[in-house]
Amino acid sequence: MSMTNETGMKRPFTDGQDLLPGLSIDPVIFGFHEGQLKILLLRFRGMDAFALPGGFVHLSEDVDEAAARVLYERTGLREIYLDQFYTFGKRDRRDAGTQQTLLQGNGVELPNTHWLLQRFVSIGYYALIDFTKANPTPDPLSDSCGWHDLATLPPLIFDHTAMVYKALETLRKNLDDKLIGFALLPETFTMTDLQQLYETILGKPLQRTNFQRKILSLGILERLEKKMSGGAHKAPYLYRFISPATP
Amino acid sequence: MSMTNETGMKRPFTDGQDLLPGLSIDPVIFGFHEGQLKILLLRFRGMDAFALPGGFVHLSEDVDEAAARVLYERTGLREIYLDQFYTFGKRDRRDAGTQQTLLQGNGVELPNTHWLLQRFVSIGYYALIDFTKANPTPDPLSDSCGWHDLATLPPLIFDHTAMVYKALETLRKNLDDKLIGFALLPETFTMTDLQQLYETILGKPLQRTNFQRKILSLGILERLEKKMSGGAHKAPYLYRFISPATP
DNA sequence: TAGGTATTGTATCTTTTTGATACAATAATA
DNA sequence: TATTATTGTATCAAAAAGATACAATACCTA
Repeated sequence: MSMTNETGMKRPFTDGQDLLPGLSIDPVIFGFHEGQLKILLLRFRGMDAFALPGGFVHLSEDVDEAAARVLYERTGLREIYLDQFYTFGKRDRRDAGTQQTLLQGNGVELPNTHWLLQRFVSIGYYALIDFTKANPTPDPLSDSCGWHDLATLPPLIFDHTAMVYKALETLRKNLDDKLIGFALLPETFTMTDLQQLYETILGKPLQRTNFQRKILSLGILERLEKKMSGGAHKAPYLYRFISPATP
Repeated sequence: MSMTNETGMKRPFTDGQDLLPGLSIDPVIFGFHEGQLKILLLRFRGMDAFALPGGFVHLSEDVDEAAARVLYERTGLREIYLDQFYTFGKRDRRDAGTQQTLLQGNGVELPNTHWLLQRFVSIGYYALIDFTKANPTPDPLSDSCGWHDLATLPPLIFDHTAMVYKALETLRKNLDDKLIGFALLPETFTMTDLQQLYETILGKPLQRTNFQRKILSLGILERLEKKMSGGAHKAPYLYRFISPATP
C-alpha cells in the first residue's frame, strides 16, 4: 500500500470515515515502450524511494471499482485490463520509519492513533495499458508519477518491490492462456512488435518463424494492410487483435 | 467471510479490538475420499445454508498465519498445503438478512454499529489435506462441521459458493505445475488412486497408460512394494511422493 | 491346485506439437 | 536497377501426446 489518497492537497488526510479501514489497493501498471516493460511509479515529496500508485477503498465502492478508479486517477484511462493478483498481509509490511519520513516530507505530523498509521493489508492489482495513451498524473503526496524500466527498478518503499515481481510472475503465467499481451500494444502492430513484447515479458528469446506460426494458428489476429516505410526491406503486415469471443 | 470466530462460546463476540477491522479469511478446505472431491463446511445454529469455516485476523499475526490457525482450529492439522487464491471485495457481498438470521440462530442481537455488522472484505485461501487425517471441529457458532461433496454442494451463505468455485479453478490451474495433488492423498497410493484424483479435479477422464507414463516421467514418485489383496488381478505398486527439491 | 479373470505395467505405433533451417518475396535505398 | 534487410511460408527433424496391443500377475473358484 502507499500513502496515496484521492482527496486533494487541501485535505491531504481525511478522517478516513468513508474508507474501508486498514485496507489499501496497490496497482502495478504495466506499459511497453521501445522494447522495455515499464511500470508507473510515484515519488513522494522529500523521499528517495519510489512507490506504487496506491489508494484506498471507499465504503460506497467494490474493491474492484476502487482499483479501476485509482488507475483512472493516475493514467486518465478507463476500460483497461485490470486484475487482482495477490493480497499482501504481513503484519510488519509497512515499516514505521518509512511512514514517518513520508509524512515529514509532506510537512504532516499525525498521532500514532491516526488511521493512516495503523496496520494495512493491501490488495495487489495489475493493469496492462497502451503506453502511448497514458497520461501519468502524480497524486497529492507525490511530486512525480512516471514510467520506470522493470529491468532497472529503483528502490521502492515497504513491500512494493515484492509486489511488482509477484505481478510480473502473474503476467507471465497468464500471457498465453488469457491472451492479455495485446493490451500492452497499440490498436495495430506488426508481428515483430508482438514478438518483442513476448520476449520481454517472458525474459527469453523466441524463434521468429515458429512464433508467427503459433500466434497465427490461434486465429485471434486480423491481418490488415502492410506497414510501409519501415525500412529498406519487405514490409510487414499490420495486425489487429480480435477477441476469441467475437469471431 | 463467515461469522466464525475463535473466542469460544462464553465470549461469542469480542469487542473486535484485537482484530483487523473489516477483514476476514475464508479457507476452502479440500479433501478426497472414495473418488469424490470434498470440502469442509460449517452449519450455523438455526440456519439452513452452510458456510466456509472462516475466521478473522489478529493484530499480532500475518494474514497467512491467521489462515493457518483457522485451518488448524477446524481440522487439527498443521503444516498443510495452504495458499491464497483471491480476495473478495464486493460492497454488498454480505446480505443483511443472512447476517440477522445467523445472529438470531445463536440468540444474539447486535446494534447495527457493531464491528461484526460492518462491511467485510474476505481473503480466500484453499487448503489440501489428507481426508483420513482431518478431525472436523465446529466453531462456537456452528452445530456441525463436516465434509460435503463438491459435486452436490448445498446452498452456501453470502458469496461462499463463488469462493468455492474460484478455489477449484485455482486448484485445477496449479495441479500440474505446482504438483499439489499429492497433498490430497495418503502417504502412499497407487497409480490408479492418483489418476482418479486427477480425473475428479479436472472433471474429465484420462487415458490410463499415458497418464502413468507422464507422471512417472516427472521423476517425483518413489516406487514402493506392491499392494497385495486388491482383488483377483495383478497387484499395483504403491508410490510415495518425493519433492522435486529433494532428489 | 490349476485355469480363468480383471487389472496392471510397458512397448509400440500414430498423430500432433514444437523446434530448426531453408528460401523466395519485397519495400526502400543507393 | 541492383542491393539489402527483413518478412512470410514451406519443409525438414525432434519431442510430446494420444491410441492400441499385449504380456504379466494376484487372486478367485472350480
